[in-house]
Amino acid sequence: MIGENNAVVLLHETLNKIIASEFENIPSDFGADFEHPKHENQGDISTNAAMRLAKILKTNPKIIAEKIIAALNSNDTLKNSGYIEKIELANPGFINIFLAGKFFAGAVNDVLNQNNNYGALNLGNNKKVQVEFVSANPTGPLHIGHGRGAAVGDVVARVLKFTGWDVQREYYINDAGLQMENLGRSTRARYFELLGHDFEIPENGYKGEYLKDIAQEIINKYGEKFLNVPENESVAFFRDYAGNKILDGIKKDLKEFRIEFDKYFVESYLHENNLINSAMKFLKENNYAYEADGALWFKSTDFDDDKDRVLIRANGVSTYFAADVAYHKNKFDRGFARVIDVWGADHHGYIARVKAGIKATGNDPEKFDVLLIQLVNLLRGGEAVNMSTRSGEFVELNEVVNEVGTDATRFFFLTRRSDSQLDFDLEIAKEQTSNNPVYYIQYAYARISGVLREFENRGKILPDNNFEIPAEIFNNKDARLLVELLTKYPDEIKNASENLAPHVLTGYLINLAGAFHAFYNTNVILNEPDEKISLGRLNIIRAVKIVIGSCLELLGVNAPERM
RNA sequence: GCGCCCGUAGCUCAGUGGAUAGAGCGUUAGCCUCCGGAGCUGAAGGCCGUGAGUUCAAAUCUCAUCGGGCGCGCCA
Repeated sequence: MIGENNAVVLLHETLNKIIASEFENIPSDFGADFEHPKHENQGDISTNAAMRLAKILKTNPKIIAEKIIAALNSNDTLKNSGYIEKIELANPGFINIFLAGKFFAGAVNDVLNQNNNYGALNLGNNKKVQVEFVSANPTGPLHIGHGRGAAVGDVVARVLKFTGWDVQREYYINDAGLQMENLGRSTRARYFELLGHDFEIPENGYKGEYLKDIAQEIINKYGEKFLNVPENESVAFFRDYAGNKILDGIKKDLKEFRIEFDKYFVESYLHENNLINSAMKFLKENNYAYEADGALWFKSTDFDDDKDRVLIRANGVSTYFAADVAYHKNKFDRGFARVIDVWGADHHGYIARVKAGIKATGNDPEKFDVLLIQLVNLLRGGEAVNMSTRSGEFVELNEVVNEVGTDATRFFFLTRRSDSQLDFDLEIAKEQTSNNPVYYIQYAYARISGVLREFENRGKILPDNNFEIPAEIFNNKDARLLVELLTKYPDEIKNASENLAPHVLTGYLINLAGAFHAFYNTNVILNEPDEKISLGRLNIIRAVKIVIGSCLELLGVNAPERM
């Protein structure tokens, strides 16, 4: 919620009112865009409304701008606020608004009063949204690729919650497929190996060392009793034992990575409750599926897909895709107004057919978003870390977390758009210098905390949230810039939420921390002789602390009082 | 061949039609009698892959083209 004495909102509303009353024949959905100009001589807020209106009204934009400016200048609400210093017209029709120190002082009061709610928005109207992420099959430990998806999914969920959505986090497990079957056979092979018998790991089996540990555990618990059981009879046991064990490990790794799910959804649920069959039946009845070559095909070409897709193979076994059609139908049946899937980027070819499936089963594909997560290139001091897929030995998420910590790992995973590749340098992530943005930001937070501690050590009492900050403080450009960034926080949240883009927040934090450090270097706080100036600056850094803390919380990164 | 993503400073990348395209790293010149120097300030560095088009306005939209990645299975 943006504070009522926020000049941005005041201006926005007033300007739109003026446009509505001064000009005719304007589309009802016309709303002026505001932005923070890059250059000091362009004011603090500017709008291109006159240029956009020029097109509609077929009039010179400068004439329109002059009319708007005159109306703004004579507006009583704006005059009484004392927030506006002056309004200028710039070519070819920009309206540049210069704000007074009083505005910035008021903005700081807003942050302090709203505290942890500052920046929270109601974009979702408490509608239900599901974020499904990670969803790695429990056939092996999570690798760093999963970790990036985990961080992105988790932060998207946090941001959606902060912007008024009712969020559910879900992890989907394909426990019914061939992969799990392979896991069972691979574990059984290791069991035989450890007991000194002939063994053969299946062609598409899992060769990782972790299965030896699990096989050893089985030997310790159950001895040699499975040596004489035929493979087809014992594979289910090995599959379930290994799968559960690995899933426990995944949950443990996720917990250490500060990620918890509301629900683990298993594919077998779809089979047991006949949901796949009923979805297939629905498609057939509506003429969206047909039989050919002994298989059942989905007519996805009717829904903008490249080609039709097999749902049930000639051998009678349903495909992964058939389960996904039923699964996504089930998601919407569960009442989600919106469904978000986080996938590895190599699955992008799959989007069109899942959307087709959603549409064919009677739901709106517009309510479905896929976030694609690109590769992570792991580096150490600039050199690529060998990640050969030869034996499935990706670097495990857990190894990275153990080496550089959860905070740095999460933060680095979130510094780039999720659909572009990411270079992750372990040495930089471990560094405790300004080279490392995590420490740079955490240091700003700890530094503010340190100043506040020192203030109290001197036996002083914190100023009230509504303490009137002397406007002259904002004659300093570092102070202006810092508070201007605070006023942008709700916009950044909105941007991150609407575009499902966590990297917006990491970028914002780096800027905010930088602006704070610059401010700190040029503005003496505790040792400032003028008491009111000192307290005013103190309240500014208290507000900065709130926003850094809030944003770090959204990223799931710790905000330390001391370092 | 068809489809999707990406080409922006030496490197890694921001930039959802606006003014003089930004940040970090790297290079380089400076700032500690002072609240946390784990910090700050400055400089150098760009035909935004290329060519057309739409627009008052294009890194951003359209088309073409060249480079890089990925996907196109009765696999998951």
